Order: sequence, then C-alpha cells, then structure tokens
Amino acid sequence: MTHSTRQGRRRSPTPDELRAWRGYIETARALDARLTSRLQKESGLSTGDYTVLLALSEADGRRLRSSELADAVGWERSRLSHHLRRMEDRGLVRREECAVDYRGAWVVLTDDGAHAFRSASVPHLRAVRELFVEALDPDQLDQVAALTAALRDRLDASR
Amino acid sequence: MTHSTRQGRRRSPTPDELRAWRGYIETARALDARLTSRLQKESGLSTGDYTVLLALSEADGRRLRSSELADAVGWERSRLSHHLRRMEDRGLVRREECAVDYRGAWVVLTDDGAHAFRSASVPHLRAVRELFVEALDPDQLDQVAALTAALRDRLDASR
DNA sequence: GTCATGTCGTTGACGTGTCAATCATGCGCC
DNA sequence: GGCGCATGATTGACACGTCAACGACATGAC
Repeated sequence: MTHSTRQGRRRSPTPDELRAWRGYIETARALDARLTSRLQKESGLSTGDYTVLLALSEADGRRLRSSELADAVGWERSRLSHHLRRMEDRGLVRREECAVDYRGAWVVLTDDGAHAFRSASVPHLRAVRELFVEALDPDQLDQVAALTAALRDRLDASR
Repeated sequence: MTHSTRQGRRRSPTPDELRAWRGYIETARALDARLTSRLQKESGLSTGDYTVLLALSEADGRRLRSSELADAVGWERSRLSHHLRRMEDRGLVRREECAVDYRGAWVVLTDDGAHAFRSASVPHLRAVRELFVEALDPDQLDQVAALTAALRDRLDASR
C-alpha cells in the first residue's frame, strides 16, 4: 500500500494518516478487549489481576510494598489501591502491616492467588500467541518493536 | 533489530515476542490516555464524546437513529445508551421520538454539541499529528496500516 | 520536642465499559 | 384480531480508571 505525500507541519492529518491512526488505536483496543474477555472466561481474572499476580509471583517472598508494586506495573497508586481492595475481597492477595515504615503496607500473594495465576498463565500466553504473535510474520514483529519504540519516545519527549 | 528464531506452534511466546506484545499494547494504552487527557483539558470532551459528535456532525440533518449511531462508532447499544445519557445531561445531544418506529429514537446534535465539536476538532487533530503521525516516517505509517490489518483479520477470523 | 513538609497509601466522587435483564414496539402468521 | 418472536433501546449491577482530598506516619530544621 502506498501513502499520500506528506503535507506541511501545520496541516491536519490526511485521510490516509487518520485511517492509520484509527486502525492502530481501534485494533489495539479490540485486541485488548478480546484478551480480557478470554482471560475472564478461562480463569476468572482480569488483565489487571493478571498483571498484579505476575509481579507478585516474581517478587522475593511473593510480596512487595505497595509503591514498589505500583512502579512494577506502571500504575498510579490510587488505581492500584482500588484494584487491590477488589483482589483482597476475592482472596487473591493480602495486605500486611510494614513494621519498618508504618505508613506503608506489604502486598502479599496468597496461595489462592498463586494458584489462580498458574492456572491463568498458560491459556493467557496461548491467547497472546494466537491473536498477536501468529498474526504477524517475523519482519512485522520487528516492525512493531521499532514502531512502538518510536511512539513511546515521542510520548516521553512531549510529556 | 533482529528477532529470535521462531519456536513451535505450541510454545509460549518467547521473551522477545512478549516484549513486542507488551510494548504494543502498553504504548497504545499510553497514547490513548494522553490523547484523552489532552482532549479533556483543551475541550472538556472525552474521546467517546468526540467520536459521537463526529458521527453526528457528518450525518444528514445532524441526527441518527440510535442503532445507526452504534454501528457508525462500533459500540454496543448499551454502552452508547449510557454515554448518550451523560452527553444529554450536558446538553451536547438531544433525543427525539421516532415517528416511523416508536421503538426507536433519534439522536440529534444540539447547537452546543456542534460548537463543542468544532472547537475540539483542530486541537485534537493536532495532537494526533504530533503524537502519532509525526512520530513515524512514511514507511512506518504504511507498516502500521498493514500490521493492524493483519491483526484485525486474525481477530475477525477467530471470532 | 515540635513544627513544617514530604511521602505512603486510602477514600469518595464520578465517568466509563460490560453483561444480563427488561420493556415496548413491530411484524409475520394463523 | 391475537399470538409468538424478533428488534430498538434502556436500565441496573458491578468492574475499572482518574482526580482531588485526606489521614497517618517519617524526617529534617530549629
């Protein structure tokens, strides 16, 4: 497929550029929704649950301080706090007092949480492979990596 | 950048493949969040509002049936209904009875809605250009189009 | 010690998204 | 006309995300 000639810097995106943009963002959203739905059906977990459980599984003693966990998954504290409350209600994690700094708290992976993560992991990775990895050829996978790096650079540069 | 050799079909994604996946989905989410935040600050609209207003602006008589609008923006009816209630509360759209089919309803763009859309449009398109179009070179824009088409095909095929 | 200030984490309010249930109307069929 | 079913749209319940405000503790200056 070819592209329109580029316009001046002040112009609005061309129709082709807008199509690329819409395709990009809508496909990502659709993929995300599908993965979320499969994970939910197969394991009763959300992608947020999965992300948190993965980080805790890899942590020393299967526990992290709340702020460490927030950094590990790249979430805001408030978002994490809300999510942990829901996960704690379902018995996936547990909060414990932190004797070193009484402002803080440990987030501990429970046995139920560890089990849920193990059960979810294989079908989830299979879904990632089926819907993303296998949809692209090796060159395209490299292109994705380059593209996302470029987009992320621009995003970071303009923050 | 090079990629690992591909593994058998049953294997989990390789670390490189997982990195590509995470990069893809997280970059898309970050971009989406940034665009949403800019649109909100500059115009007081959400991306959902913008999508709805765009579809209505282009419609004959600046009005669409609820179901036509749902198709135009690719949303579930329920989602659209919730969103329209909030937009109606803010005076951006109005619902009218449909005399042809009393089950249905017209969704009508109000003058306030049209004005909000016009004000939002230029800064929003500028943001898309700055954060997406200009971050990529022309080849990469073509690659995005091809990539998303491949991903979407796979998504549709496995539905 | 105490006061100001910063950090850790939670909470409430609210916008957003999904799912299942519901309600009313249209429509074909007898 | 009346019955059954499909369709248009809304609703309620709940999960999720952001923002701003807050309470509790830590820390350094004095």
